[in-house]
Amino acid sequence: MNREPVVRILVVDDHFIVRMGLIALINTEPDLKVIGETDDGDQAIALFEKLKPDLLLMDVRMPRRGGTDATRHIRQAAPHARVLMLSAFDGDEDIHAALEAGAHGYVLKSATGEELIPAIRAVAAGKRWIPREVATRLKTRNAYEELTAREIEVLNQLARGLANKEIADALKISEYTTKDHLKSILAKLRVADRTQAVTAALQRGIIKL
Amino acid sequence: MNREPVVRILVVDDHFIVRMGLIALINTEPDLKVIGETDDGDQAIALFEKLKPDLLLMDVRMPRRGGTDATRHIRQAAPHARVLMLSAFDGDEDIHAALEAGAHGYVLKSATGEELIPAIRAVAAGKRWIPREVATRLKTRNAYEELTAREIEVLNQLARGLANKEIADALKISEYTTKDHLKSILAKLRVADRTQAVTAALQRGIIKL
DNA sequence: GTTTGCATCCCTCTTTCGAGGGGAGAAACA
DNA sequence: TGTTTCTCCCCTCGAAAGAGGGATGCAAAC
Repeated sequence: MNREPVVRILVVDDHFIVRMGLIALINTEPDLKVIGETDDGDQAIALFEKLKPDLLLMDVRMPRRGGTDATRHIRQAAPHARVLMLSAFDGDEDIHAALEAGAHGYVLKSATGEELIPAIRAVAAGKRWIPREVATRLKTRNAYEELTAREIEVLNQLARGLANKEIADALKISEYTTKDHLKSILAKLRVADRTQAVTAALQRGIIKL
Repeated sequence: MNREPVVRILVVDDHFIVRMGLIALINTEPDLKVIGETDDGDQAIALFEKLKPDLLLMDVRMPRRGGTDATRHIRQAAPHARVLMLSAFDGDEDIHAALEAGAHGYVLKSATGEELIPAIRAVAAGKRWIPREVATRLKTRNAYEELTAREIEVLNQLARGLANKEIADALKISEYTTKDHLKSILAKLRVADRTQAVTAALQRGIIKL
């Protein structure tokens, strides 16, 4: 009989090597056990239903369905589900989206075992877990205004290097409107021109290349 | 007595989890063995001297001394050293630089065990190993002209969102000259404007954010 | 039921970009 | 020796970009 109940973990990451690392790391702990793995958000949802793990350790960015989306889906169907997000990037947008989607913790892939294992235990125990350096930045982040859906559309076209006129055609709006959205984007991101807007958006994870 | 001699491997990656994954994966193969690991290019050089591994499995991008630089250094001191590069990105510039520095193979971090293990065996056996999709792109890459050192400097300022005048001040050249470099950059990258130049350069790994 | 935010469109004006020319000095290379 | 390449400078000109205004419809929030 187990005095300390074993935490049953489902590992989701599109990188095979990272999954191997997580499994190797977790299975050295007697109270933690990986009971399943997959490289895909959709399969994560299916496996969650089937295996009913105590904790989901999931990558934020994956091809097909991303971790954020899968988390939202799973937590809607099973509000008791506990999710620890894993990410290679510390772009604010990713973190914010992950927490908003219902993740209980966030750990960077650069984390060592000494950082990851406590995070797993904490989230499994029902606590929240945000690295200090991430938490402090999330506060300053609130200083930045949210971009609207339309503005993000424009931003994506911007990143493709389109001119205002081309963006206007692509979005079927007038060039004036495009410029208006651009003005809002520059103001909200607090940058001076379109190139800075693109790099700033990339750094914050608002858009991806 | 070993009929098949064991390949002794030194693993270098700044991500603890990735190192764990690589070690777990490699040590399941009877003819492969990890004899050392580190998260840093400088230590990789030191450990290489000390352990004299048969093969270096090294990440391209690392803080402090990167994998490319460490490879160049090690291969100069020990031309017999065999290096398999590992990278999260498939930006052409990284790959090209890695091979130019003397790496014998290149594998993406998205690789599965079925891809990575043969690559290790091949490189250890003295062969080259470049994934097919990477190899084909390297050929087309030659279609693009190399940027000069000065042009890359300008490109970096461009990515910071500086205006031509600001770049001119930063590099202590005239705005005319800045514009000339920009013209060359646009021509060589075959793009229409500065924003496209930045995204194209990021994608090809010429610059980093 | 009024306000607030979003998206849309319009206009003017100044600055910046980028294209297209020209040329000069230095180093590397054949 | 000539040739190429890189770096640097200069000029013009038309097209974008970005700042500054004003305006409308519409939906959600208060």
